[in-house]
Amino acid sequence: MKELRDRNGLTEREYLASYRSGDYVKPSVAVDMVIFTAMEKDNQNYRKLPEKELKVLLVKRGGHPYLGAWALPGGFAQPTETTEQAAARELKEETGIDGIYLEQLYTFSEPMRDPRTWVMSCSYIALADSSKLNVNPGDDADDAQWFSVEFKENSTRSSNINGVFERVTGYTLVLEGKNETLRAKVSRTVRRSDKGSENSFSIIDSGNLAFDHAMILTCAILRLRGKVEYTDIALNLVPEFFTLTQLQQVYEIILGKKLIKAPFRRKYSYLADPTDKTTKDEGHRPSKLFRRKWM
Amino acid sequence: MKELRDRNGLTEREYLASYRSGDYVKPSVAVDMVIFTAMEKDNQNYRKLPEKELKVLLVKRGGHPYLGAWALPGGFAQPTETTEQAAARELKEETGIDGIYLEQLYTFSEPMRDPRTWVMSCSYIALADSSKLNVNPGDDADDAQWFSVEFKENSTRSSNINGVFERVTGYTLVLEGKNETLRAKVSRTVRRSDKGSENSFSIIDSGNLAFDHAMILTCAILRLRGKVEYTDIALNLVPEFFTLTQLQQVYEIILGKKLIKAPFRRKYSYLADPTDKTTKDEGHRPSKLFRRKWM
DNA sequence: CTAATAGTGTCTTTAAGACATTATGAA
DNA sequence: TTCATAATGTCTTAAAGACACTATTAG
Repeated sequence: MKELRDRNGLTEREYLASYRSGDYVKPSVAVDMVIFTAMEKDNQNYRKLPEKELKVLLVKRGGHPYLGAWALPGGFAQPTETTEQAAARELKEETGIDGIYLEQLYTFSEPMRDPRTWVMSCSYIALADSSKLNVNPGDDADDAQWFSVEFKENSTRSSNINGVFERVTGYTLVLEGKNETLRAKVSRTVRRSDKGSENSFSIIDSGNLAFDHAMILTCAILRLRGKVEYTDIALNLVPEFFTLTQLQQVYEIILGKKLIKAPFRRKYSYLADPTDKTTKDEGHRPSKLFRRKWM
Repeated sequence: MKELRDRNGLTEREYLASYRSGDYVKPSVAVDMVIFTAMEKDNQNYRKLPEKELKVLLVKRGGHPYLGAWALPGGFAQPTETTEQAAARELKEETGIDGIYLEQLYTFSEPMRDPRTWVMSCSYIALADSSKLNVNPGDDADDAQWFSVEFKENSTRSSNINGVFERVTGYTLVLEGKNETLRAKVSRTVRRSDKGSENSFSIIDSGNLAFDHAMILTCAILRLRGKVEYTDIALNLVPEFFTLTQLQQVYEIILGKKLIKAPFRRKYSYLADPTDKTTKDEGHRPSKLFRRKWM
């Protein structure tokens, strides 16, 4: 088994010793992160619960290309680590955030997505409860800021001509930072015929987001919306001890709609273990605190 | 806007003109495909419907490394195309298959996954109804063969010590080719603590599958199982005109279990439009033929 | 007491699971 | 006529949607 020889008469050991990389053009592989958190707005009324908002972390580009535009935090993959490890490392370096949930999103590979050279982006979703965050930007970023996320599906158009079915869905993204509001538009096209199938995003208006990051962000929100209904992913956006109402708020900001309390609890309370702690000092009936149920 | 200058006083145009790539090590990016089809077994009894099997296409490695082992078909991404286009191109070149459903699966980036050098694999799932297939291997493959797929989840073990929750699930893969049976074992580990979350596959026994392809294949089957229940992905494994029983068989081989007819039809017939065609010459009552409903 | 949320009960509607029954065509 | 599948009906069980009602706290 060890002594198999290839067409040139080489064993595997000999082949590897003589192997030289670098005769082909290779891409750079960037790792970009869509870091979401659920942040509470300031509260005005001592009785009322604070509202939550979905936030995403963007960094201001400090160099070309897209100088001055807002970008997802990220960096380049290195040969000693997986892309996931690279994401964790960059997260730590660029923002100081450590030890949070990471999930690979998609690899974007449009050849012209970076004007410098051939750069693929292996993108990740990162989720953190806002108590873990003390963002201190360093390195490549002039500025890092949490933007609130408003996401809307605003139109769908289907056609079916000559056996080619096409559906185009438009999405609007409104990101509100401290002093700036970014508005991006992205569309998603599904095209099918008996000669294949195609599913692609395209940017209608980047809204001052760098590269194809409006697309990556759209993709991330759609993923989050999809997975929140059938996984425990939402628990990553809630502190260690949380109330079911807080969990419901997280579902609401991800799905972009209000949910009804009783059925929400019936459906999702299986994710949580009751503890004997309760909230207090809230001007209304205290609430039982739960924690993640390990499953 | 056009005349922003960076810290070195360069405009974007000047920066791009002076930009030189190649000062960092870059990975090669392979595109590997898990090509599934639903194939009918030979029929013995003229009255009975043929049974279906899930098959995957593997090619025998004609060179080092893993000479003689079986591998997923694939190739290297090129700078003029997206990875999806690369997948479609390789599919055509290596197997002659054209115009079928492609979906990005995952990017595998374990630094040592290829003994030659740093190679990431951007993997794709391809689905084709068996009527579209006339596989003629070329190029890099001594042989290409359809292997039947049997996939079992065979054990799950959970622990929760010192605030670190861990769940390990074992999977067995049995791939039966013309003269060979490959048996691989893969495990999936989910590990979580307040200091982060990790989700990784590892190969226990590669079963003579090259590289980390046992892992990629496992990942592909899990994806397929997950998506079949809430998308129309199964329609890609059925011919243009199909009976609801054929569609049910596709669900059964993907999920690895029998389904009950009436509830299956209630749940999934919304995917299909009835036509006025029927099957015939089958030794029993003819069946209405359906086609994909465009949605 | 009041204003707010917590937590639960219940009625309705919808979907899933499990079978059973009738329909139909080729040999 | 027979065998095997097609197609649908129905009973049961479980879950989702909608809303109402009671409980409990800080001020």
